[in-house]
Amino acid sequence: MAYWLFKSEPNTWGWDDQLAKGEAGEEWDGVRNYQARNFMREMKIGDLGFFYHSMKEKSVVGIVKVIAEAHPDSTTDDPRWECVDIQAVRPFVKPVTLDQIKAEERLADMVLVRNSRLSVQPVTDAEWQLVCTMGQTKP
DNA sequence: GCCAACGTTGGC
DNA sequence: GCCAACGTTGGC
Repeated sequence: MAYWLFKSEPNTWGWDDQLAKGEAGEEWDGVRNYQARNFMREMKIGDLGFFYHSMKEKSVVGIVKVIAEAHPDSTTDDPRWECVDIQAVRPFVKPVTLDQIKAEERLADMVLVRNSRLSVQPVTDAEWQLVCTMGQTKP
């Protein structure tokens, strides 16, 4: 199973919105970046991801699960863009801030640190375990 | 609120 | 196909 990170600006779509969707989950739509789209194409049902709040908060705030593999993005007619559906799994007991991640040398190669603008990113097993530990949250 | 970095677009 | 210009993102 693979791990991912989904980034969102909380004023646009935040953890609370995701949580409110419950079991049904929601499309991760609006991505207009090839790299991010390609990662979504690689996702499988059951893969887990971090839910990251950008801008003011800059924290990993929860864990989500992929519940539908890549399909056309319903917010555009442009067939190039696809998205997956994700469901909130559990919130982080303690959100892990970008500052904490940057301060942890074992996380220096996280895509979040290397390429902060990419909105959908892969996360390695080691990174997954460590960030969950930092958030006092079960992986 | 600013600005650097990046990705995309479009003219040549 | 290259590259300059532009728009957007997101950290600071």
